[in-house]
Amino acid sequence: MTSQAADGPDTVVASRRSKITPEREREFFDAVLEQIRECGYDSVTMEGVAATTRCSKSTLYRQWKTKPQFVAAALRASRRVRFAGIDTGSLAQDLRQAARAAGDWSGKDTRLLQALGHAVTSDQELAQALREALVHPEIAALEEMLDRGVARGEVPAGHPALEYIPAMMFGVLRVRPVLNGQYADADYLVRFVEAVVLPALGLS
Amino acid sequence: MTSQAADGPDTVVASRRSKITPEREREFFDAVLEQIRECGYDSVTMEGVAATTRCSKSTLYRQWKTKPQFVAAALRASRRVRFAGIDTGSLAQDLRQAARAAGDWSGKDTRLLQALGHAVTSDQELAQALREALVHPEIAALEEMLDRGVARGEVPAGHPALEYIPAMMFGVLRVRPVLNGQYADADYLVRFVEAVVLPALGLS
DNA sequence: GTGTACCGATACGGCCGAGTACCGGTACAC
DNA sequence: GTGTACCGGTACTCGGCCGTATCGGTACAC
Repeated sequence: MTSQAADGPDTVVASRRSKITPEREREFFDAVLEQIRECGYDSVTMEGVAATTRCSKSTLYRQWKTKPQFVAAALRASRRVRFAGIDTGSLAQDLRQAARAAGDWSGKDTRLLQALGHAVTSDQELAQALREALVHPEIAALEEMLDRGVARGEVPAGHPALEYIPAMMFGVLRVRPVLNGQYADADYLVRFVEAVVLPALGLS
Repeated sequence: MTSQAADGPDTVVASRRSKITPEREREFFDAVLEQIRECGYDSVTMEGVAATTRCSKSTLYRQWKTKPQFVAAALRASRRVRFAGIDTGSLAQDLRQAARAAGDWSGKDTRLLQALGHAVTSDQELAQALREALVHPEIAALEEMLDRGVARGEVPAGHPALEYIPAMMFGVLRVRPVLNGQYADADYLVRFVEAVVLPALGLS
């Protein structure tokens, strides 16, 4: 019965209730996240998103009940693991690569995190979505990296610095703009890894 | 001519143009900063501040032209150096004490920094005030601490970890809430110093 | 070809906050 | 004692956004 026949005109346009394609949805999400980065969460308006995506407010409100729910959905959909898949066989190399990768998306994600800074403390769903989207995946990837290093015997299990590595990486990334007005780039982070992280782990 | 005669009824009430005493002004400032911590910068209203301090909006607008200027003034006035004066003669001890001190004001200032997170990127005066009030003094104090340690020969001059210490301390402090939902307390920070900062400096 | 239901547009009600204007009370200045 | 100027209170204008309602067009379903 080929219930999902795909002989349609383009690709996946068969049987759906909403006429909003996943691509269109991503446009909405990208637009709202970009507006958040630029104007801050509170200043983002559904009208603004509707205008830049050339849809109508009604369309947005048909899919998502309120602005926080809409934003939370956008966050969840933007979930990507930036530096998963890094596995060079050496913890030091893994950390350097992670630092380099982090430097690349630093600007965008830091701005997003910054802009959502307070909204998160008052809306539980938003906080959850933010953590799922931007924080947890990276932390988990880092922890896996460290676990592998421990398993290989590069660092003794229970080394006191281990629990702080993720917080340090994230922390340095995030506060750089506040301290001297520029985002942390890859070079800065790699040098940080070499100057601090590796010595703290006894790796250099 | 005793132009500043102080034989008045209470204390310093002689010759001024505004009837707002410095104590009263501090009430305004405390109120607005507290509202920012609780509701975020955008949600703070002049009306709210006026209400909680039992003054009138007119009074606020007579002294400060706009809301951002008012907030910036409040920030500048709140400038205090939390861990200046720490000088134990040992860099390791200095850093431990700084960590402990930081843990104590962590909640309040982190919330403030968080709440102002984005407002700062769009208002230059606010950004400047925030940096003057909450960031620069602490960084400067930390750097003095490190300089003294170098001068005493505890750490070689130009040690690569030196430039990252302030960013690390600040960073860990600020991201703790995002990572696992609680503010960094003194214990957490002291253990961080011992597990990471001191080893990175070759001090333990 | 007819029906259905979603899309985009627009208009609307309601709320709220920034600043402003005005007004009576009052405390210090001289 | 008189003047002055600031304080607190209130009322007001203006603008902006949330969320809803309504309407014509249109694309897919059957």
